[in-house]
Amino acid sequence: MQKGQQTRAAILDAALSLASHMGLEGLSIGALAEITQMSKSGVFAHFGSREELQISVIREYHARFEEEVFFPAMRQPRGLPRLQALFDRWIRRVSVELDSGCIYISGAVEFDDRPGPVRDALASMVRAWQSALERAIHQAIAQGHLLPDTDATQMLFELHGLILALHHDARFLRIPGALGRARKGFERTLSHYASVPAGAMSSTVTVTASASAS
Amino acid sequence: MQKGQQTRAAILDAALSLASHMGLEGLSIGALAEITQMSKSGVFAHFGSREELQISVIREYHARFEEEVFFPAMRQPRGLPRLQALFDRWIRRVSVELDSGCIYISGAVEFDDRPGPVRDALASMVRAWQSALERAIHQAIAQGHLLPDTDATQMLFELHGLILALHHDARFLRIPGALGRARKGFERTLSHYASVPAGAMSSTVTVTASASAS
DNA sequence: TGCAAAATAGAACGATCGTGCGATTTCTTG
DNA sequence: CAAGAAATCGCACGATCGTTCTATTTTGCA
Repeated sequence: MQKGQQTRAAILDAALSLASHMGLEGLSIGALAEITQMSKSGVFAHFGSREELQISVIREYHARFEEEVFFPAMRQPRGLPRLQALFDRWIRRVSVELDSGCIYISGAVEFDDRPGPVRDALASMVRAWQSALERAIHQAIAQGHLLPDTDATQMLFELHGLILALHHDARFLRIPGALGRARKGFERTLSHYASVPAGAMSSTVTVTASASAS
Repeated sequence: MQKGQQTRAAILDAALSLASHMGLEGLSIGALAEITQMSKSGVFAHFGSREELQISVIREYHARFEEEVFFPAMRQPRGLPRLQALFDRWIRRVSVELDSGCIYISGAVEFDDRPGPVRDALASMVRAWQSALERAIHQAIAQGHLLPDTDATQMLFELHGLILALHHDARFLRIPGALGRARKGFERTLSHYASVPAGAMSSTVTVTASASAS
């Protein structure tokens, strides 16, 4: 009842790294068994099916994403600081963390035409993250940091586009300047929706690189 | 010498539709043989390897993309009209044409971690398309339609992001308003880089839905 | 029309896939 | 320490994969 969860976690860890490289469809129980030095059936027993393994990977990725991006950013005060922290950590996660590509993005492409429980789980998590971002935008409006007539969904759409373009250019085309362009795009978007000029806010908005835990 | 090319084209046609649904990695010679009512070896003989089949699919997609997006837009006058036509047709291709998802986008995600000739071919075509867009932006600057200090690469990055967000929201999340948001994002981006207010140009910039051929 | 060449079919190969089942080892706990 | 439970293994299955080889059919041309 204890060793089980432990090896399950080890398998999941390997599965996450494998899925980030090969995609969720590239996950194979055989390869996973080889990595973890186990038998195929030993790996299999922990999940009951390949589909359940994929869903478990998605859930695990979601948990890590929350831990790394969402929760730390929530420690920033409501409004622009929090929004900027969310975006900043999101960018970092997509570009810098090379060993673990974004499963939200790759999964969205893999399963955009493939119905089923895997797609449902993935879509549910992506929607949760998007609505968290939209909430942050609405709070920034309420705080008076963004113009009152700001279309939050539209703004989210544009910010999401910057992340996707960053993922594409940095990961696929390997263009070095992509990270800077994503940040620049964020500032440009902000300057359009912000109720005060972008530069004037910078001192308030600045996000410290990484706050110590708890 | 004639029948061969003919069936090859038929196979390629089926392969393109299959790859747009299942991805380039989802292409299987067996499934292709079933669709085209041929034997596996009959299909195989036309390409010599699965990899060559994938590359052929990429090349065919590129040709169709040119035919449907690039060439028609090039008939518009240099500058903003042409740029808007390019983007407009690009948007249409990604969202409306449901039977044929964008292989550039799905392929970029599938092969961002997988070196080899397939990735090279894909990257080469994507780069060609991007540089064509960048050229159009530079021309718009030269024509005085965009501000002279416009960062063309940055603008392209942001426009590309809109396309990717559209692909994500429309295809994966099936959000209805995504197309409108992509267009709105385009206008907003334009209004930032344009040397005259966005609205004032609209009459000049308007692109007719589809011009008759040649 | 006949013949060479091109195109296609058929069968088999080794590999890998997910999965099921019975045996066996390893833990956990009284 | 022993017994019961949980975890893991070993093996086999049917299916599908890309690929190769040898026939057989179809096509284009003299």
